[in-house]
Amino acid sequence: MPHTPAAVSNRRGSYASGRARRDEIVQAAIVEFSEVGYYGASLRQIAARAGITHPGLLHHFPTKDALLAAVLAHRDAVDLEAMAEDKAQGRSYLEALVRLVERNGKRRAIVELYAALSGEATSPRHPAHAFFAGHYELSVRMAREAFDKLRDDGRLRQGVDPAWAARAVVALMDGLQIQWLQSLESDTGAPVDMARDLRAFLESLTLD
Amino acid sequence: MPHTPAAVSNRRGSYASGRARRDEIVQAAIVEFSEVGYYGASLRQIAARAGITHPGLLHHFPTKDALLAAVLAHRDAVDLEAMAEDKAQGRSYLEALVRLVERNGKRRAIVELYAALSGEATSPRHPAHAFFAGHYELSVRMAREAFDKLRDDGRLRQGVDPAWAARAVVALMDGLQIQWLQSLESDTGAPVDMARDLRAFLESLTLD
DNA sequence: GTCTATATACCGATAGAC
DNA sequence: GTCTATCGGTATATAGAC
Repeated sequence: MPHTPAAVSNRRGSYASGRARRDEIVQAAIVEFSEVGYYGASLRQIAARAGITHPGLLHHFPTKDALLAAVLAHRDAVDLEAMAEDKAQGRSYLEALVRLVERNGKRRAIVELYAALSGEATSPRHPAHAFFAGHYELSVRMAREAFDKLRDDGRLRQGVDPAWAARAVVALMDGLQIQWLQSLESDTGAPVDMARDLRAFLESLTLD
Repeated sequence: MPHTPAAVSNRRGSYASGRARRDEIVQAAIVEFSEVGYYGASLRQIAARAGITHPGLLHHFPTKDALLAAVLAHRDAVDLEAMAEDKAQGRSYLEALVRLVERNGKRRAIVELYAALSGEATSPRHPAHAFFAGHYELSVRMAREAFDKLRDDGRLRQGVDPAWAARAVVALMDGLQIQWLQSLESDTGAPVDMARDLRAFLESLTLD
C-alpha cells in the first residue's frame, strides 16, 4: 500500500489530510476575515493561525480570492443544511430563521464575519459582492414567500404588506447582529438578545 | 497686508485655503473609505482624489487614523446639525429619523461609508470602534426616549416594549441601508425605499 | 504538502527642498 | 503647503528544494 499524504510527518507531528487541512485553513480564515474584513486580512496571519506558512496555505487555495470563496461556500453549506433539517422536521421558514439566529448567538465569529463582509461587499468591486447580492436576493424572496403563505392562511395582521415584511425581517436580522456584537464589547447591561427581538417582530406581524 | 496661504499658486492653479483643502481631503476620504473600508483604503489613493500627493495629505492629517477621525467628526456634525434643525422646527425624534433616512437616500457615499465602517468596527481593535459604540448607544437611547414618550401619550400600540422598539428601529435602519445599496447594483426591479419601509415600521407600532 | 527564499508591488510615514 | 525621494515594513504570489 503506497503511503498517503496523511501519513507523512512534519514538525507539527503529522500532516493533516488534504481535506482536514483545508478545513483548518477555512476556520482560521473565518476568524481573521471576521476581525479585520477581507482587505484587512493577510494570508500570513491566516496561515499562522492554521499552523503553516503562507506558501503552504497557497498550496490549498491558490489566491486570497479563492480562500474567501471557500469560506463563503462553507458558511452557505452549514446554514443551508441546518435550514433544510428544520424544514424536514416540519418547521416553517420563519421558525427556521429564528432558530438560525439563536444558533448565531453562540457563534460570534460567524456573525462578525457576515457583519464585516456584508458591509465591505456593498461595493461592486469587492470579491464577495456577487455572493452577498445573491444571498440577499434569496433571503428576501424566501421570507416573502413565507409571509405570502401566512397571508393566504389568514394569519398575517391586517394591512401588513408581505413584501415589506420580508425586507424588514432581513434588515432587522442584519442590524441586530451589529448591535449584538457591539453589546458584547460594552459593559452597559445585558447583551442584545437577537432571537428574542426577532421573535417579537414576527409576533407583532402575525395574529396568533 | 501680508499674503495668505490661499493666495499662493501651484500647478493646480491655486492653493485651496487650509480649511477648504481639509474639506476636499475629507470628501475624498469619504469616497475611498466607503468603497473599500478603512483597511482597504490607501492614503495615496485618497490624496490623488483630492488632487495632491500623499505627503501633502499628511501635512493636514498626520496619520491615517487622524483622517478617519476627521471623517467621522465631519459626518457627526452634518447629521447632528440637521437633526437639531428638525427639532427646532418642532419635529419629533422619530420624524427627524425618517427625514435623515430620506436624505441618505440621495447620498449613496455616506450610506456606503457607514455600512463599510460599522461592519469593520464591530471588532474592538478597529480605530472607529469607540465611535460606533457611542453612535449606537446614543441612537438607541434617543429612540428609546421617543418611544417612552409615545407610550406616555397613549400613542404606542398595546404590548409594544419601548426598549425593543428602539433596538428594532435602529437595526432596521442599518439593515435597510445594506439592502438599498445592494438594490442599486442589481437590475431586478425598483430600488429599496428606505424611508418608506422605515415609516411603515413606525406606523405598525403607533396607534394613529 | 510544506518549506525557505525571493520577486514585485504597495503600504504609512518621514526628511528636506522649495 | 506641497513636492520629490526615500525609509522600513508588509502584502500577494512564485520558484524550487525536500
